[in-house]
Amino acid sequence: MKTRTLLDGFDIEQFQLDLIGWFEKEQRDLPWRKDNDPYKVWVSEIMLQQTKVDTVIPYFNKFIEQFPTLEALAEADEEEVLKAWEGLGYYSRIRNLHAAVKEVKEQYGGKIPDNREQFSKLKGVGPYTTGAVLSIAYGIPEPAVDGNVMRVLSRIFLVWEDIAKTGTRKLFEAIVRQIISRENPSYFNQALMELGALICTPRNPACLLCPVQAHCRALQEGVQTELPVKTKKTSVKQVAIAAAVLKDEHGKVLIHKRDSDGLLANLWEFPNCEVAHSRENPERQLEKFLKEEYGAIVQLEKPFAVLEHVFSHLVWNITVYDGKLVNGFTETEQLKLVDEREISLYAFPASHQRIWREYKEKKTGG
DNA sequence: AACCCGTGGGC
DNA sequence: TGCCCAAGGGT
Repeated sequence: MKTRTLLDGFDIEQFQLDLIGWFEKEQRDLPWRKDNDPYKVWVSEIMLQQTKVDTVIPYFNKFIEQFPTLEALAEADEEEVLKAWEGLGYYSRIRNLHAAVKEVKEQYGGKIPDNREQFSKLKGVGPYTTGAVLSIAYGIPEPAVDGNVMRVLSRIFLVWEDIAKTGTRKLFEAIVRQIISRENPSYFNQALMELGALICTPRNPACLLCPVQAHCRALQEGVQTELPVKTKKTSVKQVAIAAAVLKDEHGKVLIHKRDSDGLLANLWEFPNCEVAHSRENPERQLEKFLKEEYGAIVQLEKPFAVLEHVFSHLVWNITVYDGKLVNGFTETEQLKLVDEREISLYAFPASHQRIWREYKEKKTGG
């Protein structure tokens, strides 16, 4: 007896022709598509993780201008590299990429590995990035399954598995291994993603414009808007933060470098702490924190801003105080007094860029 | 396997 | 406004 499979009745060759033909005609003109330099492909793939194309474009152009080659990035210092990533988010991406690029320079003579075994061992390189770089830069038929590909294929093959679950990706990789073009795996993978971005969108997919509509089982069944199945996450934790812009008698500003692990690792910030919902004033709690943690005696004034900053997994409710640095403290690599002009030299997360913007507006605005 | 890790835009 | 979304990886 024969087992029914997902691919029964599926015309693989025609699908490849329709998909790649559409991509050749309709693909967007993107800066990382000007050549297939493995370094540039790699950088673009890291930047594009969980990040929209429109957001990435200016970062990519500036990054490549600043670090045109793998060697240039490998030799750059950490602060400079982190500054280039400022505002992009998921900062472990750049820390891992920098480490990985150094590894390639030292262990592989600067040549990015062209096989799964070696390339996927590099820091920050997972199953998706491995397939993307190997197929796009080297023409190797490896699956590159991202959110787009899972959405597109779940509709084409009527897959009802929950794509929010970690293990589901493997199912789609198995499908791609069976249908990927051996002649042009680069365009095949890119076309699946491009289709997901332009036509087979999460809501209101443009099925009438779709180059592979004849192959789509979800469209045939009229259930394209019910796929993919994706369970939603629970609501995020709220955290109260008290922060301060502190100046000494010379008008210099106190900034602090965050820990090398965890949230916003290695980025600079204005001194702050989480405040508990206790009877003690937030000001008191912040003063105590600054004294105990930094040895800084401060005079806090009224808060000049209250900001909400939403992360993917938590929310900061930040009360920002104006303040004077009354007593000395020990300046270290992690704790610095800097001139206002020098603030722009340090990499701050978006939340603290907002704090500084509010502060400047308040000062210049009156 | 579930959770941590950013940000900005669309509806 | 609140929620969802985006070319994921590490632990």
